[in-house]
Amino acid sequence: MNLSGRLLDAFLALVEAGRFSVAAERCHVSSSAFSQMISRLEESVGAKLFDRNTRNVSLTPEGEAFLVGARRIVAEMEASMRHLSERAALRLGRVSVAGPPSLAADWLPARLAEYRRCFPDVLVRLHDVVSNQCLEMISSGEVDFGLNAQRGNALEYETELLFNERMFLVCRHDDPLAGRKRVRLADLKKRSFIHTVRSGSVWQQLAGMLAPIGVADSGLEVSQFGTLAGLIAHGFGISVVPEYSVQLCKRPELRAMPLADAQATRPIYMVRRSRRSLSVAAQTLWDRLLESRAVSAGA
Amino acid sequence: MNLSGRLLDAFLALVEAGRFSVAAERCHVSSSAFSQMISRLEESVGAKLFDRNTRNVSLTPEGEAFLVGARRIVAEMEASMRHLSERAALRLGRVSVAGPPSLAADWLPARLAEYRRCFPDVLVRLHDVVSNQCLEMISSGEVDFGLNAQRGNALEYETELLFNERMFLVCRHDDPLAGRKRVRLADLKKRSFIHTVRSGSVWQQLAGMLAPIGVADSGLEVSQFGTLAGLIAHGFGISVVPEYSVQLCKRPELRAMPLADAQATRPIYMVRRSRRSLSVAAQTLWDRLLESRAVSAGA
DNA sequence: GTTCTTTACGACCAACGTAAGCATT
DNA sequence: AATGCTTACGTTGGTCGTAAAGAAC
Repeated sequence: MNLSGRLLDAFLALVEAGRFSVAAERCHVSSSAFSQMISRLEESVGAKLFDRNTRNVSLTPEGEAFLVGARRIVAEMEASMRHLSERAALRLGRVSVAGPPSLAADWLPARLAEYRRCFPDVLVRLHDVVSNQCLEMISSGEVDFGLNAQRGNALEYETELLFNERMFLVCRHDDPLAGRKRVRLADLKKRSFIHTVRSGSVWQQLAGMLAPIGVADSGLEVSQFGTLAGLIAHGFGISVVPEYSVQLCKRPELRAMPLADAQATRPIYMVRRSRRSLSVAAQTLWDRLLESRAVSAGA
Repeated sequence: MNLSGRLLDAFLALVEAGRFSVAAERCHVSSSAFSQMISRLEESVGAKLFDRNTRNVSLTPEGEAFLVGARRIVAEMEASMRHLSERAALRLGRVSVAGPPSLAADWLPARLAEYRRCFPDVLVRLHDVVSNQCLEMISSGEVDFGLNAQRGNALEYETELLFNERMFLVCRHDDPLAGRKRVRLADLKKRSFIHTVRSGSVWQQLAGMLAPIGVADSGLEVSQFGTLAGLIAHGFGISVVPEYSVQLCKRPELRAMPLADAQATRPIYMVRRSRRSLSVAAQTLWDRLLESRAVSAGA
């Protein structure tokens, strides 16, 4: 059995037209070819489908029986093709992205909103997760891609640097450092330091930078930037947060200042599974985010 | 778009096998040809369906989307093919036959029962109707074919003589004719005659035979043979019925005798629409009935 | 005679297989 | 080096169109 869409179209055309010549024209083939197509179809289904007497063409009982199935088959074919082309045209689809809480608060939503304006029929999901979880979700396919400060295993993940995010000191307004024009990592020496959780990328980033300087460990470790802000406001110490997290720490009694050191940045990568295609919807979003690289936060 | 069953089979095989070489073997083609088939499919659906990296083959998001549709399409194809072949194998189907009440009582049921024994999954319907109605049902396609004493319009109907049915005199046991060895049409002269309804073929047949002889019209005209028997039993007159109707007139006080005249027969034809195929089930029954022609009631 | 389908036949394109190529492990 | 998908290329078979034949009215 080898039913082709072409043959089924011919079959339905002949049923509807009732004449070979008309149906042939509708299928854009010569009536000779059309006649052969019907013959082939009859041979491949193993039954005479039409009674034809030069003047009249009508379905045999077997043809009637086949008609229902043929209609269903071409309907399914058309539906499948339509579905695919609507996906391709971004009139259908779904994109899931994972990103760190800092970017998930403002930077990403702004760009996702713009994407949704362009392709309102594409479902967009955003997961705010810590770094390790982000890689897992990418690996498992739970999200199409993610934004992350770690690039993960080079064999498993494919990455593009999106931008380097500057790190900011956050302290009370009455902190000695609050009045300074320039703050450097070295200025944090011996200061009581509040960490974010170890699984997040911020901790992992800071650990390397602060170790040679020698800060005093406050013993506090929080996961939410809001909590961090509260602790700082109540005098438990100071902290360093990435640029896009500063917004989440805003309090009247706090101040945030960029660290002047060149190394006081963390990279944000776009990360996806290697050797795996993205859906059209996801690839489009990926490309748009990459484009925004140039115009977004610097150095 | 030109999806062929072959290409869809290849697609599903590759999804299941996960490797080109294995899937190719399962489809009985070289891996080269198989690779080309997948390429053609991807081109015709307008989307990359697989991510392939020499070692691993996996569906793209678009491939996943297409998979559901592809499964449905091949399932419908297989169902259609199976349906047709089951019809062809007479493991499925329906035959409707029309026949005169006389044959519908015994002769036809006997043969239909035998047919059902051979093909228990084929639905058999029998309509007992008068002659004109029989032709109408054939013409409209309400029945596949019919048994009838009239052949109908030669352009519209195709007929085969099934047999010639002898006509029987039915009278009371104390009727003068009841004791006779041989009864002839001429013996019915001036006898009170009970007719069957004019739309039936019996009336149409008898009218021609009785006119030259001159019977006395009883004024009675019945449609059921049971009624006819009752009237004769109560002395309203005599009648002539076809051989296979005699059974329906049986009463202790009645006698039935074949008419000796050669012309005292009526033909029974098998009638079908001309230029129209019968379903496999109907054609098979048609052939079987024709075969039984030789062994059934004679000239 | 006219109209419409089918058959005949030559041309062409598409699909297959063999074998070489290329990438990944 | 070995495995496995892809590309190259020659061959074959299937499909199409032109033209003639055949059937129905």
